[in-house]
Amino acid sequence: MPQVHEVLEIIKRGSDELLVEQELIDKLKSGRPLRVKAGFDPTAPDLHLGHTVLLNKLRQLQELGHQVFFLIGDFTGMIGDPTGKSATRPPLTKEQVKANAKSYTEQVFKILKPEQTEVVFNSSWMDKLDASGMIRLAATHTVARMLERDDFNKRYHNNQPIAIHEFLYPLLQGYDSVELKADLELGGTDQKFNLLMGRELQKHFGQSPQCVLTMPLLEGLDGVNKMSKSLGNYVGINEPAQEIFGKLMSASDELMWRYIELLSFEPLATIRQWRAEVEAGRNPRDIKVGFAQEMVARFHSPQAAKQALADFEARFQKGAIPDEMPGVSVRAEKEGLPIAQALKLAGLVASTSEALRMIDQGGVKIDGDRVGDKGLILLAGATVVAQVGKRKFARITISC
RNA sequence: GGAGGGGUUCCCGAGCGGUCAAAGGGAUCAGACUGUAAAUCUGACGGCUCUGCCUUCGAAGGUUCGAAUCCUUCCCCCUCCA
Repeated sequence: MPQVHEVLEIIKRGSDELLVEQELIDKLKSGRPLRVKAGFDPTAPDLHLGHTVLLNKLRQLQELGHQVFFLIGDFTGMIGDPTGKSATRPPLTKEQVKANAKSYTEQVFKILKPEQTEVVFNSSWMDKLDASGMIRLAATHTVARMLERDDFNKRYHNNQPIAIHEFLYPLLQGYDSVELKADLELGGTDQKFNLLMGRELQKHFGQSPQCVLTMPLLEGLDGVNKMSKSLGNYVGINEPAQEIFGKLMSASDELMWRYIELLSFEPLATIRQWRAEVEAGRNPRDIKVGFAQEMVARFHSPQAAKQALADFEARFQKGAIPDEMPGVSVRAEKEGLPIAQALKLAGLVASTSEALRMIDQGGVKIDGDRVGDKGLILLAGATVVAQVGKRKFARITISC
């Protein structure tokens, strides 16, 4: 059994902030498994590396013997966490929530241990909290207190609207902690206010307050915004090995360090050494390759990681054509099909206009030869390997 | 209830009767280069049966030879006063 201070170090690694450290120490000293809460939106989940920062931490806590409550906020989802822009979300049906939850757990158990994870829905207690219960909950806090929240504060001072129900969100999230009797809640740094609300409400309801552990938000591939599916700057954990590998290779050298810091399981000392090596002249590409392989191995397999690297080198360093590519059959009206049409029908470009542009720019190859003639006709009966840009391939068969 | 500001192509944002498929930036894509799907540079960036044609500037009408730009009605967003 590791010492409490060692455990604390593990818990704190990579985190942003732990509140209140002494309280957590006391809880840890009790020796019982702690009740660890983390809440998630009920929207259709497509987990990406950003989510895994938090999930990895939950996993670590499980390995330390603690119990994770994976809370799906199907009730609070009706409000939507106020982030300024987000409008009220359309309520999901029971079926949708159920389907999303299933999809969640399928993905989440790539990281979490099922036997130490309890999936819970906050509608199961929120539905019982009627209007009067809601008012009692709302009465526990003042408007001034709510306005302390950074997001609300900014909007208030910028004369931007804050709907009344948005004030309820932190209260409800906090109330979840009461229901779960949480010892510790995890969330992104942007969740700090809401997490602290849990503490206050627990105290109000006579419980010992939960500790709060915030994790940094992972930037997306653009290096600026936080990783999110809607911004399209994400690396999904369900993506093919090739994609995960390639996307990580496309991260800038600068961003790479951030990813390694938050996602790699390598010891901190190793990471520090890598940095020193790069500063001494080592190619950052090598580090990036190693990291990309670690990620592919984690979500696929070590073999897949090896394969992804081999494919990557073949394709981008030697310009080889991949072994596998989608085969498409397109229909020609007459004895042949203009190249632009064929590329569009094969799904390699969005429009014939785009196809013509690509040809202009020298981005189209047929059977390995660059196409210079926009009037090229592919004859019916032929099968050709078409390439658009570096990454899009298809084996096109012209039928009539 | 009163007064005012605004809705432009994926996003931000200029345009305010013709030279507008609409400046600029971001995102994206292509090419070059490279140590990488890094960085940098160059270019493209509504659609089509592509030297031309068609559709787009919240919606619908209207004025005009001609409208994103003017008028009318409607829808939506925001601010201030009460």
